[in-house]
Amino acid sequence: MTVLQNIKLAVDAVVFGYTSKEGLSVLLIKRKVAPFEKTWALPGGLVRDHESLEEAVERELKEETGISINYLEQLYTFGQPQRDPRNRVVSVAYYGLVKPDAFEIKANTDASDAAWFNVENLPPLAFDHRDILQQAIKRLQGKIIYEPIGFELLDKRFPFSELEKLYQTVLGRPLDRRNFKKKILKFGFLEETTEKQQLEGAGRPGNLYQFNEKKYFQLKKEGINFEL
Amino acid sequence: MTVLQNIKLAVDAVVFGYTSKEGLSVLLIKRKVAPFEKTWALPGGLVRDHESLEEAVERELKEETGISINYLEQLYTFGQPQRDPRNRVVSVAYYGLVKPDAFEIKANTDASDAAWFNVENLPPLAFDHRDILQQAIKRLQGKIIYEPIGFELLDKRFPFSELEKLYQTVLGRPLDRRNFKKKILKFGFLEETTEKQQLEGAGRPGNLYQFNEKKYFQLKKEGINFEL
DNA sequence: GCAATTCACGTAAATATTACGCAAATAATT
DNA sequence: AATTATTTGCGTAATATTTACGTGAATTGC
Repeated sequence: MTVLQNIKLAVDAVVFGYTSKEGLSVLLIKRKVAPFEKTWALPGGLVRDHESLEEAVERELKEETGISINYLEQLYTFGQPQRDPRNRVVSVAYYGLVKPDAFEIKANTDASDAAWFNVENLPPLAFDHRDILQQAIKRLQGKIIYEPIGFELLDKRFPFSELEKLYQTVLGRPLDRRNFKKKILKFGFLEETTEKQQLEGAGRPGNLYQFNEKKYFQLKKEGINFEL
Repeated sequence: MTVLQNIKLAVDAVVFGYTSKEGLSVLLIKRKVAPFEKTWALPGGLVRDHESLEEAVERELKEETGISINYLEQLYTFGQPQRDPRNRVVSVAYYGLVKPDAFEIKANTDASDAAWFNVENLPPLAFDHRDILQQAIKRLQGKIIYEPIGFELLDKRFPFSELEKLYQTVLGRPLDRRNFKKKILKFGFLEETTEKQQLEGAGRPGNLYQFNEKKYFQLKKEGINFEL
């Protein structure tokens, strides 16, 4: 039995950025063509015949937003028959994380039709992109408590309180400063540097920390068990 | 820019069954056509234009194995360009769980070219189905410790030791009988019945337990937190 | 009846989590 | 230049959870 199939395959990307000022943000593009013309949407597009799904995501991100990603993971595949009003399009959604520098650059070059939006304050989105985004946020929340992906969202060196704020914003609940620090340090994938924080206001300046990749990957293999 | 796309979309299913005698098994079919003719493979096939991905999985399962599934969840989408030697085929993999009765039936009707294989003793598999299966097992292990999906693999009523054995087989490590029971019962989604276990050997017969769906779904909404 | 097996229930010790206290270092304020 | 507000660093006591294991009861097989 031969089946004539007329389904298009696309990828979409939910790219998260974070700064302590602006909180958790997501990269969106404004659509130029129908359907949903001039509506904000997740970056993405059709997969080419000879590229992998990851290559497709990275290519589309570069084309549409110019951003370079340092963490990318498959989220879920959205395949409801009516999610695109024209044809059947099944989309493999990915989520990615970028460091603040990439974030800042994009926020300044306002030329393009790509922009960051705080996840608490989103515009109407095309297609089922709202669902995809919601699911990505849930996944991020789930992931961050058992794998320290938070580091992919912070600068190379950061004061401990930055990490704490990040966790609080992503999880949407307060954490005890002292217990959080103890718990995280216990794992041993963080190194204290001798460098001190550049202050932006009052308060005792804290030491900067950095991620010890070697220990992290070792722990990841053994299986980390967070719980915050 | 129009892209002419020539990618086929398929679904594959990793269906797990469990009995305390046989352990954790997986449902496979023997391929009738090239490539990988006469090789064992996961049930699956191309998605039709107007059906959802879940409908496609359920249809293929019915067609190829006659089995009815009571738990189905998307696993991952496998999209490497060369995974099918003929054309580009991207496959959305699902994993499912079936109760022992379905399992038994299939194990007896040896007529078809579908069969159960213990996960410890698998034949060579077609395409990248070995990878898919490995990933499904990992997912099952991850899932079972923070959501009691084990119930989808057991009879309606079961002695407590059955649940314990199931967890030990899936996780591949021993669990303390008494602590396991305390931990599970604490959640309150299990009900003790007055019925006693039918013995198959020596030993004091245990009470049968059953799953309290209402409490389970309530807990699921609140967010369960296992850890065994 | 006696050994072997499995179930039921319990408890002590070790670990982990939670909820805070307080001094030190800095900026802002008076 | 003293005082206040803010934030870091380092604790510790109380509570909760996990882990390890003991003992008696109910059954089958010999």
